[in-house]
Amino acid sequence: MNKRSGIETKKRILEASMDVFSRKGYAAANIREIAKTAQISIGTIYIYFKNKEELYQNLIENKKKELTDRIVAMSPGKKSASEALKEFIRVHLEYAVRHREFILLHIREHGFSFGIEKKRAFFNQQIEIIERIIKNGIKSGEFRKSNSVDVARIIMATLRGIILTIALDNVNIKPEALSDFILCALLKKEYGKK
Amino acid sequence: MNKRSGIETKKRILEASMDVFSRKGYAAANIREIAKTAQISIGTIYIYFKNKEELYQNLIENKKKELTDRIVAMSPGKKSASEALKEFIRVHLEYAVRHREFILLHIREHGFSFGIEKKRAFFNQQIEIIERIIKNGIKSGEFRKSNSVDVARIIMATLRGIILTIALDNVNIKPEALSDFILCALLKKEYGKK
Amino acid sequence: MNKRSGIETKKRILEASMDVFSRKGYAAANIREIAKTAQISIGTIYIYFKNKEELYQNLIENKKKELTDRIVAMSPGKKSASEALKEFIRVHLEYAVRHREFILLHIREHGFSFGIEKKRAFFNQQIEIIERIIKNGIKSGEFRKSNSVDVARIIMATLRGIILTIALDNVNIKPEALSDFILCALLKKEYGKK
Amino acid sequence: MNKRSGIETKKRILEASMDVFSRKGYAAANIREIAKTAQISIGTIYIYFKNKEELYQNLIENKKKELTDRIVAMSPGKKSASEALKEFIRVHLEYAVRHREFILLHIREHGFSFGIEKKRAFFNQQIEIIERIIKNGIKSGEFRKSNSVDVARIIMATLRGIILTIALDNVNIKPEALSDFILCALLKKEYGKK
DNA sequence: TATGAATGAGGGTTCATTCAT
DNA sequence: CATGAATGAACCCTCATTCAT
Repeated sequence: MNKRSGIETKKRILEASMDVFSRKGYAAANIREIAKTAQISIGTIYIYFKNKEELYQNLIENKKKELTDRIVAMSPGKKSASEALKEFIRVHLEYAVRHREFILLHIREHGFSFGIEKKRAFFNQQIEIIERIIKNGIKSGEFRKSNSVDVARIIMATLRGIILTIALDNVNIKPEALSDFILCALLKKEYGKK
Repeated sequence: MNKRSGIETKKRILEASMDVFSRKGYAAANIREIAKTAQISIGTIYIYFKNKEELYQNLIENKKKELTDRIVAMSPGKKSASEALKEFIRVHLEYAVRHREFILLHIREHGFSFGIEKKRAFFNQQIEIIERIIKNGIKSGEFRKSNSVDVARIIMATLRGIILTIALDNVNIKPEALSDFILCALLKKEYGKK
Repeated sequence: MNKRSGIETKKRILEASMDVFSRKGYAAANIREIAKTAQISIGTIYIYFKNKEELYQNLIENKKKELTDRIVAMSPGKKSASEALKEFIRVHLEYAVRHREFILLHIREHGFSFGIEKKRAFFNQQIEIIERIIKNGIKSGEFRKSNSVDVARIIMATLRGIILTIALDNVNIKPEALSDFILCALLKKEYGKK
Repeated sequence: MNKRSGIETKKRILEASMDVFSRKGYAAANIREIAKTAQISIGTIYIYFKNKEELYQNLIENKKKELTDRIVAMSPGKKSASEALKEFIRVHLEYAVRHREFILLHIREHGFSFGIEKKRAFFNQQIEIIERIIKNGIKSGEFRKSNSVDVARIIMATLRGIILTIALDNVNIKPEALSDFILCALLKKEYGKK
């Protein structure tokens, strides 16, 4: 019955949950193991979270907010389209490396009863950001002409695939290699040697 | 009580399993529901499969073989590298559309206790196929020079992302659009208008 | 895994439930003990009853029906009011002796979330039966004049008290003694020596 | 944190307990709710009472004493047997109306692991009081001859039934109506019109 | 005294698996 | 082969009780 601050305890629970949920998935994860991992008792979890699902939801919302905040924080300044795209890619891949666990969990549980609509909204929002970058690039003559919606969708899917690969296979893919590949497909003139 | 051939019954079970496993995931799926969906009794499932895990494994192996067979069947004939890559992409995307359920299931349960190594082997094999195509393209002067391993890995990840997107969001992405995008990045001369 | 007929098993569960619920009350009763008493496994209970509450409800309904059927079966023939009242009392007391457990349980849990209205309806119906007997007795000159509603209510309460006493204290009260007492209060002329 | 006298706090706990125990029964009542109702913390309850059972016991004893004191306080003076019985009935019914909650609780939990013997002793004591009144009435020629033990038992059971009815159905039964009914059965000469 | 976060035994319930029919 | 009632380990969750503050 160690006395810890409530915030500390809640944080421990969330961390342990992340660990267990991402390893086992929602259904196979069990509260006993989360408690053990967090080195607290079972009952304590229920002081901070109403039940298993609410704990899970809380986790998801927390992490999603982190990513969203990062992307929103991307300075929209006077960068070229190439620079903007590179940064967009870099932020996403960095997030993937840092939040491998969460991504695994999220991919796994997508399609679950809760949160489908929100998820799609998130991706559509991301696609719009890419689309805007591409349109700017085309307008400024930096990128070759193309159907910006289709291309944005493909780039987002590519990013998703890379993130998935990083998360699942724990492989390291350099953001630059990906940027180079994508820019090759977008730039008007041949893309220079690195 | 119905008299059915053993093969027919086994097929019914596998189909029902696919349905239930892909909707609920491995852990949340339950045998009773599978039996109900297959319109057979619980006990019958245990005649054909030792237990839940073996049923699941069987399902996975079956479906994976289907894909592998398709790819192996791709005539390795005298196609140009571009043609070969286009066909590779087309086969994968077609498979994604046709086996949405399986992909969802597979993504979800990847990272499970069983089958990780096999999975990685499968992807590495695919990457090697792409790499060979790229190398051929470079040798024949069709593709620009590049680090074929890195590029192959990116293309495979891209494909994975597209497949994921198709499966999760039930979005339709035309193989040609993807091929165009990738070829833009690979071809020596500017890629022609569609 | 003895094979018993479903009906047999259900009966065993209901009997064990009666035993445990009436000894412990609804909240303190536990499924494990019921299963043990019925000499079946925990899971089996959930084959026959959705959950603890439904099991309890089933029990109550079953027993209540038994009493109601008995009373309805009382031949309304050409008896004097005294005879009718005597029989009414006798049926109730007999039921009390035979269903001690159920009465204990029912008294205990009355006022619970479920079934209050039905219960009151049942008692009001009983009161009406008594009232009719009294009215007949007064009309025929057998009973002295009185407010039949008030008296019926008192008689019903008395009966309830006797039943309670029988159930709680396991005391034997002879129906005749009670009938005599009540008839003393109702009859016009002095009630004869037994 | 509030500074209250210990006695005040204890009283608050007992009142809250009465409320919660009588609404939920012993097993379903919970300490957290009692603490909340009493507007004190959980821990404080354990300063004043060793545990849940002791709190419950204390409650019961307190209330029982109130009733006993009242009855003992009934002046045994030079009343006629009728008067004595009327007063006995009146005191009991008044108590029932004023302590509805307690009666509900008591009925509910009778038969519990603790206190059965004490309970029976209490009722036997009450029966003896009635018996004495009846004997006096017979001796003085006020009441007709009867088996005073049997009649006392019936009267006590009747009283119990009335109290139960008052408590459960929240019905109001006038003590006079009950006295009249009972006296009809006891008195030698016909009992006058109200 | 008073507090309320922490504990963990124990309750209700589910479900993969078995086996008599 | 086929059935589905029976089993019981293991799950999620509650709550009486403790104790550091």
